[in-house]
Amino acid sequence: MSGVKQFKTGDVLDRAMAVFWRRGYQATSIQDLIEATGINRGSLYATFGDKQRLFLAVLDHYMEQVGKPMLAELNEPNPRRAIERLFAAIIRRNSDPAWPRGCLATNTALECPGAGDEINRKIAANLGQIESAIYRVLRRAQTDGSLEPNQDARSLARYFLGVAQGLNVVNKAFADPAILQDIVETSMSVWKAPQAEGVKRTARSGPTV
Amino acid sequence: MSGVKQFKTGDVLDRAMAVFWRRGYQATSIQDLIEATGINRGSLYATFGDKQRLFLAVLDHYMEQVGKPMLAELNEPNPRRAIERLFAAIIRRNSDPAWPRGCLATNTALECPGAGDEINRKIAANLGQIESAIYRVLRRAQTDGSLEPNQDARSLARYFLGVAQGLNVVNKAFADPAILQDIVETSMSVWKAPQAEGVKRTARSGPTV
DNA sequence: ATAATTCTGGAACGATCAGTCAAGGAATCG
DNA sequence: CGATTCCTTGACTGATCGTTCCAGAATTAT
Repeated sequence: MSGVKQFKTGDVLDRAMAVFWRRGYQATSIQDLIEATGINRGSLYATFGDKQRLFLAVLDHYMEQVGKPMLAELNEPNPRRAIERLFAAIIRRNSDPAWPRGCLATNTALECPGAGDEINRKIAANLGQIESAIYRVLRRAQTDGSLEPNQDARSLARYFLGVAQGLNVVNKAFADPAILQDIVETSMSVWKAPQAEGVKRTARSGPTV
Repeated sequence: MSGVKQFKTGDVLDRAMAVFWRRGYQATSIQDLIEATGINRGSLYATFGDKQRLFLAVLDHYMEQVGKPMLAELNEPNPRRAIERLFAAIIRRNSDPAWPRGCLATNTALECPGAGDEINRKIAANLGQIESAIYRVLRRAQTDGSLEPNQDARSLARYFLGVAQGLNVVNKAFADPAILQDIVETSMSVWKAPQAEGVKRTARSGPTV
């Protein structure tokens, strides 16, 4: 049977992603991928090239299918809630039994140079994009007056990026969403709203509550 | 040549640790270990058992040689400075060209189940010990009055653990101590000292500067 | 219908994997 | 000095690794 492709590239990438995600780059064999995707050895090589090329394609697929929707949480108009929603999405994903725990990119980043330079470059670029996306939200927060302008937005963006990565690590050891929630809530307390002197939100001052 | 052992176990563990650390568990072959340690295949198996057993021994060695000195930084009397010194030690080691970047335990934790249950259990236990050590420092801080007693010490300990792990991840992608320093400084701002009402430190109040 | 095209399936490649084992040599003990 | 004990050595095993390749079948174009 042949003459026309028997599979959709997206489906194959979906399944290959699941395998790489669950077992890691090194530990995943071509045989694993063949069995998981259902396509043949020859087709796999003809379509994607060697293992590293396939993995690069999987990484792109991951960032598109998994990373992009998470970053989309940052579109939430309220900047602080945007960050919170990003964290919530990370926790949700880490707790979703339908997918492996942790982040494929984070896992790969720590899997040492074994993966190859091109892979590590792509992952570093991805982390950079996340930091930039967070940074833009923070700047927005500073201009709209919900974040203290004196706080260094770049440092803060790096910090939130670090916390997000830490979540992925901690979750690998302790598969407990409550722990992640603790970490997130604590981490958000670095967020300082401007002094309430020229505050615009409510005319009345005095103790809230 | 033989009859008596030709090598010191500690030396072998040192070198095996370096290889595992640099390349990861899966990517390290027995052949790599033989070449790095200088001892023979048979001796290696006779002394340490199989690859997983050897790695478990390496992990113990790592926690003793690397982890313990870092946790010792927490003995600093001033609790807040104790945490800061732990972070400083992490940054220092991540920037020391003499050793691979990142943390062997963290790397392994993310290398997926490929390593085996016993390994993952040991790493989870290690993370738990770190959290506990941090927790004790925070409790000490609350009793000596340098940390707001209302802050949940357990959550805070988990948080600092998460930040520490995040450092190891971020450093893999961006080998820049300044970035890690940014993250640490920002993360410390969650530390809230008690209200200065019944303050004991200085009798005089008024603006410090 | 015939030719050209394209994908599939599986055999096969050399290399490398983790792990085993028997032979041999040096130190120790009597 | 002889027997014993222990370690070292390197060849070896079967399995699996990533990768290549080709014959065959099904589709498309002519």
